[in-house]
Amino acid sequence: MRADEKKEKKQAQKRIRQPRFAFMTKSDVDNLEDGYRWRKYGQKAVKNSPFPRSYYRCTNSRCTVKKRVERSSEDPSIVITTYEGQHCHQTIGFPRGGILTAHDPHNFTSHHHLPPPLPNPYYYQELLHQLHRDNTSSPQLPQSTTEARPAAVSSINPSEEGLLGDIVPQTMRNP
DNA sequence: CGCTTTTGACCAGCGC
DNA sequence: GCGCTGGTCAAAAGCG
Repeated sequence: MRADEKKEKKQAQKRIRQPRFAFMTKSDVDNLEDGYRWRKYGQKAVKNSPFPRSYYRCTNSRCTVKKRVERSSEDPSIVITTYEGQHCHQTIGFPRGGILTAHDPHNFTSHHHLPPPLPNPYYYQELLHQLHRDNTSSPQLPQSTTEARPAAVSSINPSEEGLLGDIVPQTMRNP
């Protein structure tokens, strides 16, 4: 049982590299609503960071998308969100009902204390869109595991482009 | 009632 | 050969 499942993971990890998108967002809460529902399935502390890392998984039908949230080692106010995989379903199950327009930070502040310096919770979607249209050459990202994030952290620019420093257009291409 | 969350333990791969 | 880390799973409890 476990072996089978582990095997699957092994294959995915050993055979093909899953597309990874790392986002650096300045926020105090890790529960950034990006339009999807995430279920926390584990938490472990990494050696490179004094803070533990949180593992989230999409609670959708067959969405095998995984999301890992980690705090900056030197900037606890910075949250590094890494998305793994691609969503095969639209942004559904949103209690707010405002998926098209996310220009209203009021919506998010209504539930939690979200700081204003937040660019766009739905940025993930935009990024995915960009990734989709720009998947020609695949420049191997130097990202090793939890390191290789120098300039990014150094410059906490509110510029979305700045956050866009990690893209792996491996073209997983869903069926 | 359903869903979510939390912790512990286990395993696998890799390095030296 | 051994150790280490990272990652995931499992179960249980609590809450709305």
